Amino acid sequence: MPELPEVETTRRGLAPHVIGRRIVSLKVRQPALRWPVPQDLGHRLAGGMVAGIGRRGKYLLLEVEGGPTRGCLILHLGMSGSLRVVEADTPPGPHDHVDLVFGDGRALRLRDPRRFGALLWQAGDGERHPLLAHLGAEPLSDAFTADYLYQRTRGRSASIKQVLMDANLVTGMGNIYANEALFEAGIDPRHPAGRLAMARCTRLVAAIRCTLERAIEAGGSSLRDFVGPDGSPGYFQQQYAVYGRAGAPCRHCGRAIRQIRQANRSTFFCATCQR
DNA sequence: CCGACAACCTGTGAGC
DNA sequence: TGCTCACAGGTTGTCG
Repeated sequence: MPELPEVETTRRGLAPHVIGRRIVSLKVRQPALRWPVPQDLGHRLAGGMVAGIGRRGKYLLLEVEGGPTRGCLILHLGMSGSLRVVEADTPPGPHDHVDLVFGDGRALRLRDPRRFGALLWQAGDGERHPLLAHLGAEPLSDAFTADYLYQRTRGRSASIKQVLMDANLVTGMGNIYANEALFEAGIDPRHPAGRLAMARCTRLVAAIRCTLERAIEAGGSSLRDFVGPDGSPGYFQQQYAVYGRAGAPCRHCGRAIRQIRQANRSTFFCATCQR
């Protein structure tokens, strides 16, 4: 489920409930996530305190201080992960794999049916972790400019849609928002990335920003509380322009939205509005 | 360096 | 109702 807007909404929703909390223990019911949960993770965390919660791309970064090691608990939600704050004695559901138990009797609970998510540790600065070290620009930061996009796409023959989903170029764009941003920019998803003119890079960068910011805003206002015994945080139902709308009329021109496959992922676009 | 593709897992909905 | 199949919002690793 989670692309950048959902992860950012999760970060903001959790912040007031985890920052400043003392960590008592880590309960791992299922260590087999995308990578095994490190065996010694509980020892590293116990006694520490959550000093902050950040985000890099789709990774959540819990900064931990005051324990045995100063470092960062790295969380990725994969395709199906979600986080909630529950009373620590709330009985876990079938896919509630990990609890980070706090001193106040609550716990941060990770649910992830498909187990594509991850829970990792990096001593010191979390962004030094090998999985994060080579990530591309944050799309909402000043580093993500038309010039950056233009330079980094030169020589790439792959389609612009595939390249937008390359986290080492720009982080956080998943299948949904790659589709949506390309529609917003009026660019054909099949267009070779390396042949995008500068003017189109400018439009695309603006469209990406706008699409993501709107989604974060929608998430912030419609997301249910992160604190409670059951249910998932209920990711917001966006009003998508193209994603999942094959055959439905384009909201601009009224012609049918097309669906194709690119790199084994579904692509949705309007062949009239996107060139 | 680049790109195509398989792999990791479970749930769900369509079609028979 | 129950079976099988395709597909799902992510990312890495391998191979050519």
